Amino acid sequence: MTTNARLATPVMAAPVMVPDHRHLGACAHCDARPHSVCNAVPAVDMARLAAASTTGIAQPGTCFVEEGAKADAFFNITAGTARLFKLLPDGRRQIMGFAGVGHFIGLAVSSTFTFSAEAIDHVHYCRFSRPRLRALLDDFPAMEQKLLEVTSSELVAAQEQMLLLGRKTARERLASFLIAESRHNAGCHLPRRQFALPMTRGDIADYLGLTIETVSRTLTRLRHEGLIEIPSAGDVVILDRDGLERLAEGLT
Amino acid sequence: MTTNARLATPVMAAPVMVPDHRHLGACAHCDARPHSVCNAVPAVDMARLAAASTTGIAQPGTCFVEEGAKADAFFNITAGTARLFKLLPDGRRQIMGFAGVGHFIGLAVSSTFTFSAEAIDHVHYCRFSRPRLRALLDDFPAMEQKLLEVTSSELVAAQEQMLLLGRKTARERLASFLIAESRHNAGCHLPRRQFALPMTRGDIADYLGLTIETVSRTLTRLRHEGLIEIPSAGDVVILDRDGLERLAEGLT
DNA sequence: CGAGCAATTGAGACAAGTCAAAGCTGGTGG
DNA sequence: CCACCAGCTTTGACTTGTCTCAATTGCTCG
Repeated sequence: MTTNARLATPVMAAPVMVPDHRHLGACAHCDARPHSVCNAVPAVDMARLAAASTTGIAQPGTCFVEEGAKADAFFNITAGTARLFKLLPDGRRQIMGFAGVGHFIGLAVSSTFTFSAEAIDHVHYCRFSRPRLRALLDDFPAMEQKLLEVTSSELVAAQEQMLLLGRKTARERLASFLIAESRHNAGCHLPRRQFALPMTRGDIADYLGLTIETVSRTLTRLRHEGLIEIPSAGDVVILDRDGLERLAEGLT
Repeated sequence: MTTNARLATPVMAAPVMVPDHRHLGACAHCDARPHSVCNAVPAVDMARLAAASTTGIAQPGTCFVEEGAKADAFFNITAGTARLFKLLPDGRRQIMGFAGVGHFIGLAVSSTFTFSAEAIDHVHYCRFSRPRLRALLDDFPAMEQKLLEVTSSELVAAQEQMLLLGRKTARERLASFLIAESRHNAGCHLPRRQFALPMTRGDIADYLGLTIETVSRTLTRLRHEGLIEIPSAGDVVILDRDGLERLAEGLT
């Protein structure tokens, strides 16, 4: 039995709500716009978009979406990073992913959220009530199309993670994770040789279906094998990308 | 290392293609229609729908979608069941799910399929070429909306499976699986007490991230504990639904 | 400088995997 | 109609990768 007693009991956020009606052009300068479904709305209709949403900030460690709660709104992250996770009653946690700038959360057919979202650092978000989002989607089919694309991509990523969780060894999981992180946020650039891991070992463990100890041990082993370097706990350098990629695919 | 040497090397199907242009009303009588995204197309436009697709049959054990192949078409299953899976180079297999009547396959943003689909029994399907589907979706926004709903639901299911694969024990996985199967195909009825498992132990194992032996042993254990009965390898009776559900959620 | 938390490392336990040997079952052909 | 084969399933004995428990180290911040 894998009981993670270390779980932080999720604290519900007391969000700072800022109605955006004063600055109808807010969306036009949004940092998230280029990475978000919002860019499916033409520039002319920015005011319409801004009017449909309110913004808020979730403090580090607070949940702004809770599994099981009424799914009455959708969130678009404009700054910061959140962990998305599900819990078992005894505290075992599975992290579904990390949501960064531009990530859309809460697209549920069901009436309740199926996972929780907790701010890692200060998370800024836009909040769309369900009826308002529905109205937007009806008016801008391009946005619905974009949303379908994004959701499909997430499904593909989820299936890749299912392969990882169901069939890969601890070494392979870490290799896959590091390769993915090295590409993450690299934008149109090449995957990076060095990069930061903003999450804790506990987060990595709960994302990869392992324990903290196994994550730590496995990273040390990859280091001893000369595949990576770890300047500090939060930073990684990839020394042998080919080797790491082969490992991630299950070869050797 | 979890090497599944038992893998059947996927055989590419030699599909029986039947252009449907002679019977423009085919879609109106389709068994899959009530369960499929196609029902978003109004009855008046059935001919349009039928013209956009061709039908085919995949023989048991053949793949009609192959991971890595060009994703030039979408499939809608009208009869039979297929397993959707990903493979690692050494043969380890993870089944993403079982696709039955009405299931839509191949909605990829990427240009290649990200998993394979193999017929378990005789699978009848409708095939839509990519451009034709795009045209349909543009003409019938309701279909795109329906597709988004379906994709969202699949994402929710995939995340539930990630929790199972990452954090549940073998007993909990089997309990979750049996509960899910008992609801499956029950339609609007109550979950069934007795039901068939159309897939092999190997399929169940590869779906739950376990081995055949563990699946078998765990089922016998659940039987000895009085939670289930197994009249034959392909049939299950749930004796203690509450107990099984509690187990599936990780309690006890 | 020391409290508090995250990360590492070690030793031993255990759940699930591996290897191997029987049972079952359903289909085929003599 | 039955013997036989082939594939699936079950069961047993043993191995092992990962988890658990526990101690230590390292880092950050008041």
